[in-house]
Amino acid sequence: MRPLTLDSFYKKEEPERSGEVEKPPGIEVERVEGYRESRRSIEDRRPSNLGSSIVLSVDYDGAEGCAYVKLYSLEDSRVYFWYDNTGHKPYCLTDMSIDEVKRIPEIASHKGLEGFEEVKLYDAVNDEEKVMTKIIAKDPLSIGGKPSGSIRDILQPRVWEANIKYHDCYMYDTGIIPCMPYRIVDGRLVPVEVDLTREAIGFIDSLKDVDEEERRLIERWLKRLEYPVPKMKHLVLDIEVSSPYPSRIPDPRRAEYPIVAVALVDSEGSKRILLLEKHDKPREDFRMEGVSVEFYKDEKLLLEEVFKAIDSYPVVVSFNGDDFDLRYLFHRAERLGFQKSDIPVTLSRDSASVRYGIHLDLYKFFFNRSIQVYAFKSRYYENTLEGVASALLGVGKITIDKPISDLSYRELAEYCLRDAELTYGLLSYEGWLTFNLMVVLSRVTGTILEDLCRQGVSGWIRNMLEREHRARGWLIPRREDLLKFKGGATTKAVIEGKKYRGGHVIKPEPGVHFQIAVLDFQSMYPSAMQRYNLSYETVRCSHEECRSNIIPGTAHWVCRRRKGVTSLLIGSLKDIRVRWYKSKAKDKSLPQSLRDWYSTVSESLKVLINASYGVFGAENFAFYCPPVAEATAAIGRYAIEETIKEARRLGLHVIYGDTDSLFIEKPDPDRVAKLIQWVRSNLLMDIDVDKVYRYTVFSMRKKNYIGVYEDGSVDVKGLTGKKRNTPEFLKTAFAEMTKLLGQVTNDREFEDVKRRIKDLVRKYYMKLKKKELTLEELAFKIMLGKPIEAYKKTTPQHLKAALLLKSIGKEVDVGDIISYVKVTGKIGVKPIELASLDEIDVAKYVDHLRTTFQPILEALDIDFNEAIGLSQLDFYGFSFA
DNA sequence: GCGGACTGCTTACCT
DNA sequence: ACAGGTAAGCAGTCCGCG
Repeated sequence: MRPLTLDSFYKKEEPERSGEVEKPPGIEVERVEGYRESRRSIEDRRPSNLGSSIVLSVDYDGAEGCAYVKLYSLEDSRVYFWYDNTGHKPYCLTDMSIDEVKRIPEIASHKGLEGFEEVKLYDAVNDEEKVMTKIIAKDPLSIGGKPSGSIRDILQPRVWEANIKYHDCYMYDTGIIPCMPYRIVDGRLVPVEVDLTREAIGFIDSLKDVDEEERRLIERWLKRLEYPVPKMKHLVLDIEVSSPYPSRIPDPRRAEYPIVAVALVDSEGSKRILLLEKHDKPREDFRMEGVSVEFYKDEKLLLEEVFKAIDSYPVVVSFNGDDFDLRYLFHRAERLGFQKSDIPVTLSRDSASVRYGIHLDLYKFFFNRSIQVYAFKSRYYENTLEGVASALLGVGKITIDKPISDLSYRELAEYCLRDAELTYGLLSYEGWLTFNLMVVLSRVTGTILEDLCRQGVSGWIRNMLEREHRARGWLIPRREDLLKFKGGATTKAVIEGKKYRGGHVIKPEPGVHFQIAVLDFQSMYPSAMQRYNLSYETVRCSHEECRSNIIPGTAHWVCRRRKGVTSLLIGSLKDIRVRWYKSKAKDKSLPQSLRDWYSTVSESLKVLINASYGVFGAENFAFYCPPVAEATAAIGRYAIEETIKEARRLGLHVIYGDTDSLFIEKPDPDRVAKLIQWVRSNLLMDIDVDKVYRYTVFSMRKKNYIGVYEDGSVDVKGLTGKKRNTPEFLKTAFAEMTKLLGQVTNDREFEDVKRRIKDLVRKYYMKLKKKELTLEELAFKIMLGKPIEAYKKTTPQHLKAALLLKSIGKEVDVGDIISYVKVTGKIGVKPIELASLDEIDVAKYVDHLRTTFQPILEALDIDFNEAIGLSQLDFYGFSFA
């Protein structure tokens, strides 16, 4: 490997000691009382010396023509700015020589051109050094972003690294890491050295099996993650707008209606509610416990007060402020005649930022799929404040049954305040879990918080990889080159339309099986990437000699000469997660707050590690490379298939498996130990007993089973009876059944429980027949997955119900859960608001009762018709009732 | 022009 | 905009039927 450097801008500073090193990580650093700073000019915020401060953000200042850093001082809790004085400028690269570029007239005469420089970079795709020309510009827009005439457009297609946002480019080159401590010393921005504890150093030394390169990475991660998250002052903001149309959200771009209430809730315990006093509605005298209720006669004054607040906090938080609150505030202020310079909000196409601090929009972060699934374990699924808050905090919005303009001042105040409190709750609950998650992800991937809460995992991982490329002096590959050199997939997917074959699912052995051990591969895909050296530059590398190093089940090979950068990054993150953070989180000798921090780090790393495979198969990922994703999945299949073969050789009875798990019946401990050892030495992966079931119930369906633990608790996987769209009465019935199953400890007890299950099914059948159920219990609740107009091919039932709702004037939106029941008649469905019990289509519901229980009844050898007490004659439509 | 077989769409789940 | 694999229900279409 040729370590080439791109260090023309990188001026390394001697790190300084912070003097606050032995503090335990994850705990607040300090707390400053009495916070209500007066407004300060920009000049007051540009000190030439500043003590330890946290990098909040990096941005480009058009007027100054350079990058600047927003810093949060740990000494006085204020925000300060540091403007670049290293002379760093925006640039892109081309493979043309300087002379060649100079001969392009549009470049030579370009107004934004600053100059040229020759650089040597390592091209990882071709494993060779490349001489490139750096085209330096006066400002980021000259590189790209103008509708026409940008340097990158002129150089097309011979241009590299031209789509990187300038603030990212600046951070990559200077090595600035967001959310880490820096200080200003005589005008220079200097990182504060983070010292590791003796224990952490000991941990690194104890890593005997990792090479020097990974050891350095692990040290890097530890330094970023052992440094505490300082307590910062947060302001949560929520606004209400009076609109004459009840269920329609006012258009923030037009901002036609007055802002009648603003709630400001902060991390220092202050709660304010600012109300607009209407001339036709006298103010009410009321108190709210612990809340400052303020009336304003003039909307302009109210906004000024809000702007003052926005200006005085380092972190401003909203729920959907990008698209609504801040956007509305901005346009409303404009409409009321504010000067632009007096509005502390800047809007871009899909975000809103604030002048001095940073603005975090929790809506986007909570709606991020990875965060939803891995960090919050799918505990919420609706993308609304109501949905997320009631699931995570157990408190929902205040329900109002009239338009905002009809509320009394008190009702309005309570309603608005609640929203802000819920948002604050989401940010701070469980020891500031949400904010800490963001900080960890920000530090590891080098993404500023403002971007982090708005981007998806592919953006975060892109940032991490691009930064690593710059640090190593590597050329960042272009998507189209990656695709051209690496090509597409070589396996055929099971699902039509997918790009390559994924995980392998083993057909289950139907029936009841006692004593089941579930063996799981530990992080199968990340391990595959780590152990098999998978990375975009190593899979299908350019060396002839590596072509024989075939990845089983594919036509791909992997490099023997170089260590893959992705393999290394993911591998090191996986190793510190498992060997440090996970075990620290479980360490009972540590104080709870510290364990919480370790577990937050562990969960954050999990998000990144788990997503690292998927992104390579995602078309929008900057390093999109299907062979990498395909090779990962192929190694996974190879691993599980070989493990099953070995298990069988050892005489173990495998009854089911899915992607990275194996279900083994009546396992002999010695043989299991042998299998685990075999996997370790032959596949270089870890597998262990993840859980043990007293028994499992399988039908012939994959991804559907019940597992009963030794203590009687029950896992239900995939079955209709636990899906969230299934009517409540079916879920209740199913839950009753699983409770019965939890009591069974052996074969004999099954006979009794089978009888009771039959009774149970019959009970619910009779309830249906007699219509002893409410509409609410009968409702299917299905999410509207796209806007109504987007359903072009079919009209599914939940859409029919939604259309009926719309026809009675109810607003229906993407993401709404539509509750409907099945009724007799042509359309067949009605939203519960419009239906009545006597039109329920009982036969349809009996069908659902049947299919809900079918998989289990099948396994227990119970006949549904017999269970509900139908004779054969009844079944064929005769009845003697 | 009717009805069953089939395909494709949609949602929610598993790993 | 991280991936692929599976189940279930329904909508809509195809195709055979003299």
